[in-house]
Amino acid sequence: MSIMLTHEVAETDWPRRTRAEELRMRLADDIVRGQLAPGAALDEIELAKRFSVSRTPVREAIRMLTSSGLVEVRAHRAAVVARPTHEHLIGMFEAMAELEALCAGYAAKRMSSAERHALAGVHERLRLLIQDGDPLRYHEINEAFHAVIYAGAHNAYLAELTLSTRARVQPFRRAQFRNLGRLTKSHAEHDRVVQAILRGDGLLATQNMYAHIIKVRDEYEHYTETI
Amino acid sequence: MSIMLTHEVAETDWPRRTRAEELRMRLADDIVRGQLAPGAALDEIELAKRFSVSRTPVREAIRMLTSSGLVEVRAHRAAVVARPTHEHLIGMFEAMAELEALCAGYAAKRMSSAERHALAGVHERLRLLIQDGDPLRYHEINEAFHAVIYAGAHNAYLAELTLSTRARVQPFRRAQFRNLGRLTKSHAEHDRVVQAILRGDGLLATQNMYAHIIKVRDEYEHYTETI
DNA sequence: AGTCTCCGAATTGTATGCAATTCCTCTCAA
DNA sequence: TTGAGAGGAATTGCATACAATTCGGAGACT
Repeated sequence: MSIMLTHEVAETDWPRRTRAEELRMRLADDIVRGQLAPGAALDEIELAKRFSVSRTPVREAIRMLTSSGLVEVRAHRAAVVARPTHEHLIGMFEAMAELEALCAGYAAKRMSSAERHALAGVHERLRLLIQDGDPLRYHEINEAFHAVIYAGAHNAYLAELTLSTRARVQPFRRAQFRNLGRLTKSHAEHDRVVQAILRGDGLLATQNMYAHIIKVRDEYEHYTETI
Repeated sequence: MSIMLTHEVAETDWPRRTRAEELRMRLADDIVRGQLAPGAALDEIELAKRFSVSRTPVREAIRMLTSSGLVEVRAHRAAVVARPTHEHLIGMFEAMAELEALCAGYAAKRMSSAERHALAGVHERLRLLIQDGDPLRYHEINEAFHAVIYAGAHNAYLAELTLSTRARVQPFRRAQFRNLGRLTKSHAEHDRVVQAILRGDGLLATQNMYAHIIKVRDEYEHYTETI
């Protein structure tokens, strides 16, 4: 169900090369999935014990996560899972909306017919999943839906930026998985995006995707207000 | 003259906390400035000797640079300065154009009058620098010009993305520093951006900045063709 | 001559010990 | 009771030794 942080993650299920690399993925996954909450301290000794390795690969994994923004380190203090301010988070949502919108716009103009077909397929799968009332499963395929659009933009760097932004925001979107009513609305928004992309209307795809992500942000804001 | 990779770099000239952190900045700077060419291998032992430290902080510095994309690592092989394919680079320029354009658009709508004043000031400084015929100096202030716009967008995350994209592309823009004629054209393009921002015209600022960065990309493409 | 294989040197990955810094607690004074 | 300060325990930063893997070349074979 987790977001794939890098395309490397796709080449899973063969023995991981180095312990540091394995730890990096494990920690990133735990953060994105919420197992490690924002603000949580990453105790090197504890992690080393938990994964039966020395502190060296633990430290290297933590260092690798710093540049991606999931973890913050201060000298001589424990690294902590990043906890952006509310203001910063709003900015991240805003940037995500812009990036996703860009991807949708490019996708509308650049997708091959095979890619458009695949997009329609995932979109249809999501429609069927609404009935099941399994938000986690819906979320899983939803990530795939967006990933198809990133790929369709035919700009690997832009796709990477968008995906990593999505991952960084992910820990703050837990609330949505509870809200069943959101699924139907989400699918309707997707539909407007898909129609525009299939029609090759870049501007409309951009606008519709922007509107969709802004709704996602509003969900977050609404949720935090109720606390 | 180098791009500032993170806001932390600004708090320079007090003793660096850890050796790993110092090395990270030093290596990032060397890569962005071109001292370390794309494809160059980062030999841990050699770097350790050169900076009079053990391999441990060298490795940590390298690991920190991987996630930011400046360095690529493969297990049991020397880390190398990232050397994106031509296709990938084009994508990065395209993304940079979009990001810079977004920043300009937000800046037009959000900058305080003090910020607009500062922008006009840097712009004027650049105009005066054209006469001097010192491309490196012009480049330095040019970075400041763009940084003012990032800050004016009032979105720290977006600013971060844009800056780091600019840094990653930087090693492939050396050629421009030679071209004196480019300075005048660059300033004219800047002028259209500045006018739009000062007028508060977000759409026009976006378009003008996009056009400006595309020119930068064209410079790169033209240069690579002449090889 | 060309190619394949194997072995040793060189390089990276990990573990461990010590140094440097933080933080936690206890004491003492206002 | 509260605050400041000192000292020790705990944690992070770094150096070094060793393990695992890769790379290059010598030699054999076709």
